[in-house]
Amino acid sequence: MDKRNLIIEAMYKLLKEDKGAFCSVSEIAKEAGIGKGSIYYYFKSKDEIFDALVEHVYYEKIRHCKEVISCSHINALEKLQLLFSVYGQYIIDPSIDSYLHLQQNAAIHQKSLAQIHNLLSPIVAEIFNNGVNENLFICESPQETAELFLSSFCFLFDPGIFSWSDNQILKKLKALADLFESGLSAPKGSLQFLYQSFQKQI
Amino acid sequence: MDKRNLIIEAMYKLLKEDKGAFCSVSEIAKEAGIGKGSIYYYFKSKDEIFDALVEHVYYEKIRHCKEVISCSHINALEKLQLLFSVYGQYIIDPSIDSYLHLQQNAAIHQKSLAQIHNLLSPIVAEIFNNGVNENLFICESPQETAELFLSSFCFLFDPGIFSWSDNQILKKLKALADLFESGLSAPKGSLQFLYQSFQKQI
DNA sequence: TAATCATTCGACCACTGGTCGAACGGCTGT
DNA sequence: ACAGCCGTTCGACCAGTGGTCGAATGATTA
Repeated sequence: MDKRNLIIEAMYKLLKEDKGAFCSVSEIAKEAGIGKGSIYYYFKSKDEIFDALVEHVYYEKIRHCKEVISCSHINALEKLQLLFSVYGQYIIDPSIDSYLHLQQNAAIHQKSLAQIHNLLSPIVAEIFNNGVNENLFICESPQETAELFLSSFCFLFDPGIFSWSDNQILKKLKALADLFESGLSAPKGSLQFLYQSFQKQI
Repeated sequence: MDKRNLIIEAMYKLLKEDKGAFCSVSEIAKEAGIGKGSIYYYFKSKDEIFDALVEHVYYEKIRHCKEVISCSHINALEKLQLLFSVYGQYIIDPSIDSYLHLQQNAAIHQKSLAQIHNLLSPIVAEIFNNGVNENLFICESPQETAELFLSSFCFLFDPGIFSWSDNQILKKLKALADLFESGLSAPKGSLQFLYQSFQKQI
């Protein structure tokens, strides 16, 4: 049995059970059924456990995103919509977020945001590129534009940084759709999906 | 003597002296020359001190921004350029940033970014609104669009989160200018100032 | 003078992330 | 069979944390 994974899974289980605030090293050890000292035989620090956890959790999700995006014979707009729905269901993990949004975990929160940004931006850039080839978009710098697009999700829409009401989020999503429809010269209304799914759910 | 300010100033002093790691409540009390218990007479929690500190630090700076923007008889594009230069020289204070970007100060860093965002977004929104009235821009939701604009500066361009090369920053600034020129239907090249000043300095 | 009440304090609390030396148990070489 | 080794396991222990509490102070009021 791989003890490293045992520890990671124990922490993940605690986070999934919304025990974010009580996810101390002692608790992780208890959950894993091992002594606290042993934790530090496999990891240098608690941060290192969480780093491994984030990598473990996001690796599969990003791989899945890439797969979803690359396999189908759909256009750039449909891909973007698909990625967006996968992002909402998959990437945003409430169990991890409860831990990340604790004040004391701001550093690792920031790191996670940067990681999500770095992992997703090439994928979004690729979609923008597809769109240009399909004459759906006009975009000189797909990579940079993708980064600007993702900055909103990583910062403005992060519930650990801001606490917007549903209505406020809706207005921001609409503005985002408008901005990028114009900015990418995309067909009018083609980015409506950014707020329509959210509009339904509230 | 206002004890609340005394406490805030004590904490601010510790942070400025790069004592971020030793900025415990006990240390703050010692620095302020009062008992630890008294801290909790004026603040509910350490977080609340953080909040007050961030507000205290940025209040004056934002007020100055507002003044600069409101007094002159210049159009929206010129105001935006003016704000942008003030932002670069004034809001981004390297001596403050150096401690904000320490790992241990990630929490206050995040709060500062949110605070800057919240304080600046109405100002930028007002400028966008001016632009609409002056037939320079087309913008349905100035407030939300301003927030999207500022998200980039607070997140993507924060040197504490990402370490881009000068060349990468230049490309991102160009993409930002392109995006918002199209997104706001602003005159072609009217947002060049976003990257031109940076281009000169490298 | 007595009573009230905001204010001040530091010993104290439960808890944290992290350390350490003792101990266990399965190898090896002799 | 024995000794020595070493990877592994453990929980008592450590310094330090944010936060609590009841006692003490001193000014104001009745």
